[in-house]
Amino acid sequence: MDKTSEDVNSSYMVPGLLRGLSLLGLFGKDRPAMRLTDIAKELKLSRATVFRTVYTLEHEGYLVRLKDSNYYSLGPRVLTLGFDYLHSQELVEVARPILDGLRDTTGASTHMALIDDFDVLYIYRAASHQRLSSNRHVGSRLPAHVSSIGRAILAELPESVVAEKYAGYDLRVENYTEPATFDELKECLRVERERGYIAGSFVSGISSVAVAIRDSEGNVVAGINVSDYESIPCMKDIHGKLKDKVLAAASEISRRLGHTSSL
Amino acid sequence: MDKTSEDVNSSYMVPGLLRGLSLLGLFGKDRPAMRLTDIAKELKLSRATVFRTVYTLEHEGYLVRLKDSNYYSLGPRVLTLGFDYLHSQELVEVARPILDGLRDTTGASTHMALIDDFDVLYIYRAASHQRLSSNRHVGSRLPAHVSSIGRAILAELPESVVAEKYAGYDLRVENYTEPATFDELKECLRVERERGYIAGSFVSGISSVAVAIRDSEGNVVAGINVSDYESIPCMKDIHGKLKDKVLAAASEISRRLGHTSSL
DNA sequence: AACCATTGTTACGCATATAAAACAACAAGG
DNA sequence: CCTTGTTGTTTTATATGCGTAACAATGGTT
Repeated sequence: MDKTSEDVNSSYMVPGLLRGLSLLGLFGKDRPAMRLTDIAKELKLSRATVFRTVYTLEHEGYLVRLKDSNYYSLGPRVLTLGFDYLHSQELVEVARPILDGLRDTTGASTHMALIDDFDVLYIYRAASHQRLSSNRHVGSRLPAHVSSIGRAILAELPESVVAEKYAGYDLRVENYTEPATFDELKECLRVERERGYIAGSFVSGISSVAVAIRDSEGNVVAGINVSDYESIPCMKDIHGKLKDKVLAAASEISRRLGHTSSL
Repeated sequence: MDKTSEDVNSSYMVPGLLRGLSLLGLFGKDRPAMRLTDIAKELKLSRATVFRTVYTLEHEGYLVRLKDSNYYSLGPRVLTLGFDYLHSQELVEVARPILDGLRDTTGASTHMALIDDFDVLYIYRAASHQRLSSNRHVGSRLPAHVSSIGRAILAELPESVVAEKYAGYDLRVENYTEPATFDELKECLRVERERGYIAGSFVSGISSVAVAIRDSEGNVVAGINVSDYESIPCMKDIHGKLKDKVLAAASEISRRLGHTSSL
């Protein structure tokens, strides 16, 4: 509700652009359509400014005016941007066949995600054929410290980095009890770091095995997991064969990264 | 190469925002990373302006500076935007289970797309389990008049609208020969309109059956198709059972639309 | 090394984008 | 019907974002 009001007053910021972006950010699953006045109220801007901003965004296809109303919602153009992002990431291109393969040999859903701010952001999913797909779509987010992939990545980071990052950060998340304090998180990561992989149930009824991915220079850049109902066969021995398969897939992805000299 | 230089000089445009958006648009599969100077040259802007714009976009997570270099590429934030868009579209939510079902009963890949400008934009895909996935990813584009879904949509639009839209538009597309002139397109649409669905091979070796989707008010809002290698069993009778299944799926989607009173 | 070219970054004055206020168009309500 | 309170849109004077030009920092070339 109250995110620390961060007025970045560097004179290098382009205010018009800043407003446009935060305006786009208002539209989410919960609030798919807004009017000028609503936006103005939300962003604490004059209607005139919002008018011009919306006018610009609409012209560029990032916003769409709903028929016979003065409500606006996100336009198709924003999708193209996301598509371009995914396809500019060799990470996804490299991981795709391997995660598809892992899905096929295990029969469970596999995912790839990276850390953005305090979230993990899913950038690929190979959904299991058998069961109805989970809700971990590409583009969705989850607090990093309560997701298997997030923990896999955090565990590979220097402890000092993690400590600084989470200093004063409230770890409490709805529906997740596990690490409620930083000390608990540190302990989780310590155990998991020693073991070399993450395994367990992060959502009740769902088991996951996650491992971090490194680029050719050794930097942790993402993580993958196998995650599905704990009742299905392959999830029975998450500490056995399944773990080995995930580790193998991860190191294969890491190995293939960075061999295509980009740019 | 030379898109008609459209200077929209309405005084309502926010220049800073306009620049930021077109800057983001530069990054694609072909050009995943750029330096300030490259961008400046491309957009014909001073480096100072580009500096400020990039500075802003980076701060907001829409751009990322590559390690130990002054190259920038798209940041994860753009993905979230696309995700929000998809989930604010009841179209996708409604179509998902039906297209998944259609994929399962046919064994072929199914897609949903809508028209944006002169392109079809894919907004959902249920990939076939058997074969390696096609390259029609969510967020990708194709000239509308050479895609099955695009033609399905265009055929449902009033002919006058299509005529005006494509007046003076060059229909020639690489690797596609079919409708090279507007008259040819008109003839295609006429035939397909009479038949009530689109079927055929738009890419060599691939067969497709497409039908338009209407919202509760009768407006054409999107299209769906079944599209896969023409050699696989279910594609043998695209004018028979397969066509019926697609038509049924489409009308089911259309029926379910607009019953969730939004806003 | 000294050169030159080319980069990212900072400073500053003028053109211009913007916030406040006026306007128009509508709806509700007494 | 005339208020009163909403909207979205237009205007305009002034605060400010922008291009020019200088600066700094790098890297290649002889």
